[in-house]
Amino acid sequence: MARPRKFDEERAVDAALEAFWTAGYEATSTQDLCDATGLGRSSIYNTFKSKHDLFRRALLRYMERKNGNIDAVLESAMPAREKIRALLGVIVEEEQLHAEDRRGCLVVNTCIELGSRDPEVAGVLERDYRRRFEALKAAIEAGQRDGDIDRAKDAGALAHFVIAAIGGMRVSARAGVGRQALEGIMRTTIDAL
Amino acid sequence: MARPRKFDEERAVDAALEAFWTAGYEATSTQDLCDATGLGRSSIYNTFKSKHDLFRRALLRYMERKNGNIDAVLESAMPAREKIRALLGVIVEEEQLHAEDRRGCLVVNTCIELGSRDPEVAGVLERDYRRRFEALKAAIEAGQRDGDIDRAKDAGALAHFVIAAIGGMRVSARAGVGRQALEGIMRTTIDAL
DNA sequence: TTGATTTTGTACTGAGCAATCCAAAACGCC
DNA sequence: GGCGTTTTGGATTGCTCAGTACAAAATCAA
Repeated sequence: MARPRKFDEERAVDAALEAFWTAGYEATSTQDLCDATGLGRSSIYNTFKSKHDLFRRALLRYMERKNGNIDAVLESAMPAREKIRALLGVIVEEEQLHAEDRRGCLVVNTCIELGSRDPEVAGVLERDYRRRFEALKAAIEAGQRDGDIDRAKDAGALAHFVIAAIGGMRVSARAGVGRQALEGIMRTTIDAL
Repeated sequence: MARPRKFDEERAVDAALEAFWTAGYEATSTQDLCDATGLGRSSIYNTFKSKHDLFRRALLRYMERKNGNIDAVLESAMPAREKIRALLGVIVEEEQLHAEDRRGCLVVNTCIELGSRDPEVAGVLERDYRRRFEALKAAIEAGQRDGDIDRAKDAGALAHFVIAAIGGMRVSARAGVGRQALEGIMRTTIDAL
């Protein structure tokens, strides 16, 4: 009935995600999004309501992928402490990349850039936090049943603590902290479980 | 000899700081800076080289003030653990303010917004991190001498850990985490020392 | 092939951006 | 009061921003 699209919508979201991840929301212009996706302005605005809407889609996509990876680790057969060590180890690796690739975590970046200024994004962030929190808490509770993690400690508090440690490592990495120090933070965090 | 200034330069930096702190670097326009300082464009550009230069001055000023407060706590007569508890307690208070006042910490915000994109600012952030690190490490070492903190642990690693915990609490607060959870993170962090 | 429908490229909109220009104003000094 | 110097306000620069308008192109059903 009509002219079909020349591009894949999901691919476009992926490309936009790369751009937003690299530069942040404000610093990514609609022209940057055209360049990144290879689409013209019309196609972008015909497909997505606005830059903000595209960002929301890209952020959700990022969360989906990231949480998939987290779940894969948490659902593996490792002892609970090892699972958490693996999660923190990823942060060290990611934050030690060369400058041009070191863009951190889009969720953390967005918490700081938009968390207190964009109610819609704040809602997305809040739901994502809860999801990660529940997954981590469940893994910690399992570790407590296995005797791998101290049963006297509150699993929820530990889950909040681990998530905060991850965010903190990402902030410190941006302040110039090197690999050794990050590994020290990682060890101290795991020892606290 | 010449027409004198009608304003105080340091006051202007303070006012600019408020604006940058509230909205971040990118999202603060030069017009916003005029409004915040009460100065005209000419006065701003006659006094400061650029928006970027003014931001650098404001950031340094923020660090000066913030580090003054931190030093006051660390140099007090409290036991080391209590000092750290006090530092973390401030974060909980600050992040629980009503939305319009909840702007977090300019240093953390800047780490995420500019840390990996602005070499000059990155240098300032790095030096500030080192300063905080040294102060905290010294306090922890003193605590170890007093028997307040486990001597078997590496004071440097603990210092990095505490700084990361602070950054992490600020990120989590932006993701919507409430007071109770932040207090839990605080307790877990202190228990880890 | 025609016609209905959607996508696409391009030009454009109005607004806001950081920064500059310049002439008028405001001083201290003589 | 006049002079040299600096500050100040306001207009202006050239540019980029997010988003839109519109006509040409592409498809498919008939």
